[in-house]
Amino acid sequence: MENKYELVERELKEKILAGVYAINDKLPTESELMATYNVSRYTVRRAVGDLENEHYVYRIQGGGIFVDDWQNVRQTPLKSKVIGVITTHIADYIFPNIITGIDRYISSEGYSILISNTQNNPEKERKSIQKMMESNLDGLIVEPTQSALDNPNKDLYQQLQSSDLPTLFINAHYPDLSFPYVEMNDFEGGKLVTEALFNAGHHQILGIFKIDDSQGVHRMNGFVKAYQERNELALMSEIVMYQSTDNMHAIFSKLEQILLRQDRPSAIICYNDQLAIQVIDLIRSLSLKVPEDISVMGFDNYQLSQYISPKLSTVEHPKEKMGRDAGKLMLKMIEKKETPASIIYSPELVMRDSVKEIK
Amino acid sequence: MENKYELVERELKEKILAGVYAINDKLPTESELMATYNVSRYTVRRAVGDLENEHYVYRIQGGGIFVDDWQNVRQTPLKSKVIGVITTHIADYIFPNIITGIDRYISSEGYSILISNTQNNPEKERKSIQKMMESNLDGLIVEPTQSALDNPNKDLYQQLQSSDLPTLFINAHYPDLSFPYVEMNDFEGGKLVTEALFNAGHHQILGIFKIDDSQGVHRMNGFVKAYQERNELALMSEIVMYQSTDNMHAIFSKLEQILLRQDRPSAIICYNDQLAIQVIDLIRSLSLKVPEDISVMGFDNYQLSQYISPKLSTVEHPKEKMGRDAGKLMLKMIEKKETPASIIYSPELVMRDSVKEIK
DNA sequence: ATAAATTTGTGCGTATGTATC
DNA sequence: GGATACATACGCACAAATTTA
Repeated sequence: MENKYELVERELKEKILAGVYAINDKLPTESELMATYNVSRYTVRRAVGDLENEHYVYRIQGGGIFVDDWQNVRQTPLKSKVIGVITTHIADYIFPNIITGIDRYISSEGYSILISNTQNNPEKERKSIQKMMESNLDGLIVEPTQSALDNPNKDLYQQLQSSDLPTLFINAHYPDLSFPYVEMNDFEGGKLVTEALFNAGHHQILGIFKIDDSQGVHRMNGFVKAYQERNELALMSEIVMYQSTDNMHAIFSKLEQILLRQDRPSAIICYNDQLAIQVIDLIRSLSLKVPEDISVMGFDNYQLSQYISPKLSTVEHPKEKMGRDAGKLMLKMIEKKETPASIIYSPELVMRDSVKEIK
Repeated sequence: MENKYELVERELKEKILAGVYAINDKLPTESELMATYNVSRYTVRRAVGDLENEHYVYRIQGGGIFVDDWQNVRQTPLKSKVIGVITTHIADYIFPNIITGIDRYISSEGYSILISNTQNNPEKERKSIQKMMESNLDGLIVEPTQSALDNPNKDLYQQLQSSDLPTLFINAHYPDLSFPYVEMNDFEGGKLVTEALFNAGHHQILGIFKIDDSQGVHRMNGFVKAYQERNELALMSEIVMYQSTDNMHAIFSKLEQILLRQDRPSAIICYNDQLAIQVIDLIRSLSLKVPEDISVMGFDNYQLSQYISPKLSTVEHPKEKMGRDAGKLMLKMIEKKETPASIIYSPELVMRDSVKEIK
């Protein structure tokens, strides 16, 4: 059976929730409530005291009982205005720029970033997702880990999908999940770079691609596609594939063998600028020159790329803009509760000094 | 004046906190408490009821009053295993490395980072601190904004000091706050760089220092100190000071005037590597050469510094290690509830190619 | 196993203190 | 200053759950 104070409490709460009493409205005095419900002062005070603890009302001595800002107060512990961001790395390569972009947009709207990185390790990704799911977030932005492989955390992502936590992907996405995403058109990028080298007179090109993330796979597919469209050259292409877990030494020694061949390729397309910088170092160590002996291209227009010598030719990656756009989409998802369309950037060449024209 | 129920409440709470009553121990009955404190049943029930709301005790009808598992229960909703990090920038310069260092240590202990940047703007710093204070953090790591100026957010920092949120500073600290900190010995750094240039035969040195953060001021003071110890050279020193809010154009045109003088300095010490890189660009644009015409040194051993040409001579900044150490101290503060000693790193020179020996 | 005693929960009436209007 | 309204505090009665005899 419902106690008397529970009855009074329930009735008052219902009136507040229904809007009979708006925020900061004055409720009846204790004496009036005693009369209305025909209960003692103790009962009224007990009921109102409970409501006060639950932040439905506040009391002012000598003033009265008033409706608290229960909509906000109650939601503060839930809606923390925090957006989770899971990336493979925090500080390496182009990730700081992306994170800055996200921060720049969402912080102007009062949101903050809860950050976690996976170091491209699916187990750490799992922990990161679990942590994020427990963290009362308003939204979650994920750069997928090893996006080209079968992801062992799909169960968690599916949980996310059926929850109402707005989630979106950047840089890549898992194809069998339906979250919106913001990414480069890496297939076109791979094609564009290859065609640029064709146009510079290169026919024998080596592509080195990381194939455990989908960016690498798409870039490689673009490379292949470009050769397919120039069928007469196809035999001259060459591909080295690797995964993040591979020992880079092995890859470089394989590469070394290729570079020391008589019929070595005249150009190398690298999975990204970070790799390209290492490859240029390797080429130098073999007493070969870039671009005189071998041309090199990368992807992502990493900040360092314009400081090394020769300045690296590459493909633009919007980085900070991508972050801002992801932030924008995220706030749309949070505030308008709509599922926005994904954004895909078209690639643009950034030609500098690492490619030689040959005839 | 303390009310009766407050007195009873306080005494009971103190006994619980002191361990007089352990978890699940039975407290005296209401009747016994009435006798002990010579108060009415209402007063006892009020006091115990409050303690129940605060999760210090639980009551079983007919059974008695028992000590709740207040250590865990109180902390579970609070302890989110999140550490707030406020920096001036997220992705620029050496900050990604510091943040990575923090993350690397604390994430292995299951903590995450809630990040917020101030862009060196005290108003944004204020918002960041407020956001952090509302965010149920376990700890807070702050890189102070404009640490050499009078900070308008001192009230908030004082609130933090009197709260029990573990807080520590990195890179610099506000001198009148007693939080522990992790930072470089920038005074010694400034002295070291200046003396290194003395040793390379440079007597006429220009120092360019940002003076709204304490790092810049300390580096400048070290520069001054080195000249003081070589009194005969003091007249040949020259200093340009600026603040983050200053227009860099104005500073560079001032610098240009100095560089075009007949008796221009033979070396420039720059507030940090970022500035040094810009200064080298400026020197080049005046058709002067580094280090042949002018030697340049910076601070912080920014990653880019070894890629530009000439490779920049600078002072080591532990960056990632600083982050890891800050994380370590923070977890000590959180878990052992002790206030650890601050860490101050001694400076070390990183000599590369931007300084010429002259005789 | 049952009854009695104990202990907390609910509820009322009253008195006094203190802040607000 | 006076009226009003919430805050503190005491005493009492009975209900409900637990413990103990």
